[in-house]
Amino acid sequence: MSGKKIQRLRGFKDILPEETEKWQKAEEIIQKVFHQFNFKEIRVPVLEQNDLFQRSIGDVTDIVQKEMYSFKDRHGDTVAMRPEGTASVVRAYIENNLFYPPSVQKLYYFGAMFRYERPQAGRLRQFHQAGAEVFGSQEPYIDAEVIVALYTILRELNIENPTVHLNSVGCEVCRPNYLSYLKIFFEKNKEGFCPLCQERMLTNPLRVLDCKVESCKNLLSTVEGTYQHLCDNCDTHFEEVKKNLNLLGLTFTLDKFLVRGLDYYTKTAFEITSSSLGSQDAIAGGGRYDKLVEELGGPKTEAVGFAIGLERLISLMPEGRAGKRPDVYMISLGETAKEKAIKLLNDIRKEGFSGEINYQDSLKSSFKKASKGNFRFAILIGDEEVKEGVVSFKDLDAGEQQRISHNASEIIAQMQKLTP
RNA sequence: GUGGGUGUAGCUCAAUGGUAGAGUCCCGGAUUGUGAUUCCGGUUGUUGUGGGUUCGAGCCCCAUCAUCCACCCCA
Repeated sequence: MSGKKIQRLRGFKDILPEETEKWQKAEEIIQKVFHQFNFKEIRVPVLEQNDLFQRSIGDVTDIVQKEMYSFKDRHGDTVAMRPEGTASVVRAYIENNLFYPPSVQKLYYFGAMFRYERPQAGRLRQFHQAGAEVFGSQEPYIDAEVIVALYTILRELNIENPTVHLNSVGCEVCRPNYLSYLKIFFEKNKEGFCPLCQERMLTNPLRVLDCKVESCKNLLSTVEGTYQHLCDNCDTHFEEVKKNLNLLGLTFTLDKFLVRGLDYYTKTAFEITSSSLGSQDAIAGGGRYDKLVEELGGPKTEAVGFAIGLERLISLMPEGRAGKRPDVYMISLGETAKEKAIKLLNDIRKEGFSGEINYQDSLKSSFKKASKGNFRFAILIGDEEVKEGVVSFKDLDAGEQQRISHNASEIIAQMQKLTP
């Protein structure tokens, strides 16, 4: 080895074979559940025009202001690596006229997202999300259905104690009302808040609501939440969502201060957390965004969606997919035996069986590798076998060994006989 | 972006400022062609990197990089 080692970028991770079993299981279950709810997969690019995210996520949010990987490409266009999935899916929905013919569109996606943040437990610069979006319905039932789909995924993956937090953040009618209510409250109680909160009252009043300082929390216990200041329209919608969730047997906790960090949310907002995660405790989050499609140049289209953080999800999974067991471990001793073994393995693989060959270790260590590798059968070819035109065929589970003819069909028949 | 902890063998970790070690893993062997356990033997390091202090630095100091934890924000 010479030369300087190149290491991966900060906040970026290699996902090694040991962990990919969990990833594969997560992906399998997620796809299965999405299909149960009649979602179709969409795949969108990782790179988009910078403007897309500014206009959708909001240009005063932290994500856009300080966390985006955005740069000028060789042509001089300002582009950005997506920090989340919804914006791209909405763009694709509009650009490909998926709103025609008019009907409900249910889409899901998987993908890597990028945010230039300081890495921490459960927080990376490249991370992965699985997300779902439903376009073209303002039915409260759809909000509930989407939450149930999300919850189903977590349940099927045996995630420990997930908690569903629910709120409604209102629309462009009720939000200003709520903000002026907050403003009055803050003015009355300004002195009791921490310096940071006093700052936030001016810059981002909603952020004051989830301050962790004790004195602030005490003061806030008497503040009313967003869902207590909804207009009639939003209020009935919220009531219906709750009713439907109860109907579907999903328990949730109302979180009057749940505010999501992206500007496009309206009405329903939800989040799923787990106490086993540490400081970054959200596994998934989402909500309704009835204005976004219009704002990005599409027809008036209401929508709901969510995204699951796959790294966080996977860290909570008790187990991965049971790896498929490899079938045959070929062991050969000597040159002629090696040639026979290579050809035999090739024939066996052609028939759809999996296998590995070892022609350089000692016999003992070869068998050791066969059992460590969880192989079902071992086939040994040495001088004796070559001479007699056979192979030694061993059932590694039973520990029984026999000599059988060295042609592939014989061996395959033997394997099929022993494999249920 | 701010604050704190940690970087020693592939992995998990030792080493009052005085010759860098153990376990594990891997490889070989224990009547020469068989998986476990046990036993014997063997390999492995620019102590993250670069400076500085010192007769002497894995250990002290500075810088840098990485990593972990928290703030912030969010998946």
